Parts: sequence; structure tokens; C-alpha cells
Amino acid sequence: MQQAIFRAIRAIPRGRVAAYGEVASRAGLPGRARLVGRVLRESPASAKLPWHRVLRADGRLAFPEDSVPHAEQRKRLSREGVELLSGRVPRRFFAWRDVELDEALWGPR
DNA sequence: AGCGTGACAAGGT
DNA sequence: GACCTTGCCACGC
Repeated sequence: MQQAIFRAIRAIPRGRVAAYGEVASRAGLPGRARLVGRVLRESPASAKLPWHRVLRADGRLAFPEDSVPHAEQRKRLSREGVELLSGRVPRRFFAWRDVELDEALWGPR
């Protein structure tokens, strides 16, 4: 099951991000976002996961703003062209967002 | 067993 | 947006 979570995380394209809940759903574990967080927390660096692409649904990073890990994650994202605005990653950087519904409601772009 | 806690989410005010 | 509340689930005490 941890494997499913790893797969979902590795499936996030470079330069894009995904919310914990999204990852959980894509791993076949809807409603278990916290599990994703716990698995991530306990995964060794050797797992070589793009962990920095996983963040909260509202675009904020899970780590406290003043923390070292937060800075590290922000740096890694920045290196892929993902910048935070007002402390959060804009919706346009989210992978797997329901583009069709967005366009139906708000029009293309 | 009960309860607080957490790399969370969604809905309401 | 900021907060709160509720739902969720695994852990540790």
C-alpha cells in the first residue's frame, strides 16, 4: 500500500504539485491524506521521492514557514519553476486538477 | 479502551 | 483570506 502511495507521488510531473488528498485518492486510498503524510515522514531519503511536490490542498506547504524543511521544499520547487505567492503555490501548478470542469464553469483560461 | 496528536480535507461563518 | 468544526486514520501513552 505504501508502494501505491510511492507510485502516485512519483507520477507527479516535474514543475507541478499535488495535494496529500489527491495523492491518497490516486493511490486508491480516498480520504486518507494523513496516511500519505505519515508515510512520507517515515520514508528515508533513499526512497528518492519527489516529496517536495506534495503539499496541502490550499497550496501551503505542510511545514511551518520558519522551518528548515519548509525552506528546503521551497527551494526544490523553485528549481522546477514553481514559486510561492503569498506563501502558497497557485492552483495552476497543481497536476490533475479537473481542467474540464474548470473550463466548463469559467471558460478556457 | 480512551484520548490527544498529526507533512490533511471540506464545509461553514 | 482567517478560523472553526467535523470527518478521517494510525500511533503512542
